Amino acid sequence: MAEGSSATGGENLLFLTDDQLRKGIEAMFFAYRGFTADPDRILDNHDYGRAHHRAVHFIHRSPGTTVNNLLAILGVTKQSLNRVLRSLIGDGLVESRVGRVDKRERHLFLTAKGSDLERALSEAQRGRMRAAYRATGPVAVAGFRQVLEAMMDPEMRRQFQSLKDAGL
Amino acid sequence: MAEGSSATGGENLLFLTDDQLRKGIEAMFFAYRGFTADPDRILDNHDYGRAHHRAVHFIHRSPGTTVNNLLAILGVTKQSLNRVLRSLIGDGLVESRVGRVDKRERHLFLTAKGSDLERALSEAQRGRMRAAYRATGPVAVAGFRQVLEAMMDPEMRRQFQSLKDAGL
DNA sequence: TTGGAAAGTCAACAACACTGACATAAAATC
DNA sequence: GATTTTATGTCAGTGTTGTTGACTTTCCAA
Repeated sequence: MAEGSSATGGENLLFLTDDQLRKGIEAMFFAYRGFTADPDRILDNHDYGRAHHRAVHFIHRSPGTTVNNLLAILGVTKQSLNRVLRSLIGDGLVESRVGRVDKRERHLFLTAKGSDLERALSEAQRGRMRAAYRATGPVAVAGFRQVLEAMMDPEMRRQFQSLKDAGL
Repeated sequence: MAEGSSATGGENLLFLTDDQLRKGIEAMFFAYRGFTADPDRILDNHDYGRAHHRAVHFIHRSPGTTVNNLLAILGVTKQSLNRVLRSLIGDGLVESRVGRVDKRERHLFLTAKGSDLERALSEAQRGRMRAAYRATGPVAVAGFRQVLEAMMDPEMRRQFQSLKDAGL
């Protein structure tokens, strides 16, 4: 227990009041809007939406991933993802290769054009994140990351962990 | 790695690398899913969606608020909000009263039934938030809040600040 | 070899955002 | 008092993104 040191709790637990929790909830809501605002502006010019952004992000993140892998990460139905992939493949941003071992699988890769969009999107999003990180400093950032991880569903947390480790 | 961080600040700026920023971005994505998961489950049983949750939350938060105020907070069009309010009023969860000073305005209140739903939703959402706060402690929570605020658009931050202060 | 599971695709539908046009009533202004 | 602006509501149409259901192809195992 992080706060278990004081006898009855008292002032140390003020950060757990309903009022503080509500403020955290509202902060999460407003911050997520900011988080998506910059990529959304770019996507509008391309007739794409957030679903396309997410797909492009994770294909860039794990080139050669299968549709099924992507499904598990994104947490949507395969039909929903398929529509997005179809347009990305049709527009020449993503390449789908039939698996060599298992021909049922499709391995996904970004084309040069797809990488261009990915770069534009992630640079916009990183720009805001970098500004926020710089403004608040490494200690705040560590806390930010800890709380976010604690908020995830256990399954998501595992996937996040494995993605995190794979990138080192 | 990707950034020339070692030149100026050295190790102190490692939290600003593209790799760290990407992890923050992905953490934000997965955490937001967790953040909305519990209320979403409740809403499914009522044929309501996140838009209804948001409306109910902010009406509870600021009873008597006008449609225009709500519009500014939620950042959607009046047509979009109207669809949601119409169903909430029709189902007897929200009451709309004509303004006494300015009769053009409609002041919004939760009914007893609306308060019941609000309580169920916010208790579910607070439960997860409380667990995350408790698991990480007050220092992490302070950092979490700082970074979230820094990520908001300036307009949203101002609205968040005024909401925050009004609650004290 | 046959039957089931897995991977992916196509079709149809629902939720919720958007724009644009328009209506009404009340407040503000000239 | 007439005109304009503001606050709200409505109708129609569109786009993104989620859903379920039905289907094909491929793989594997009894």
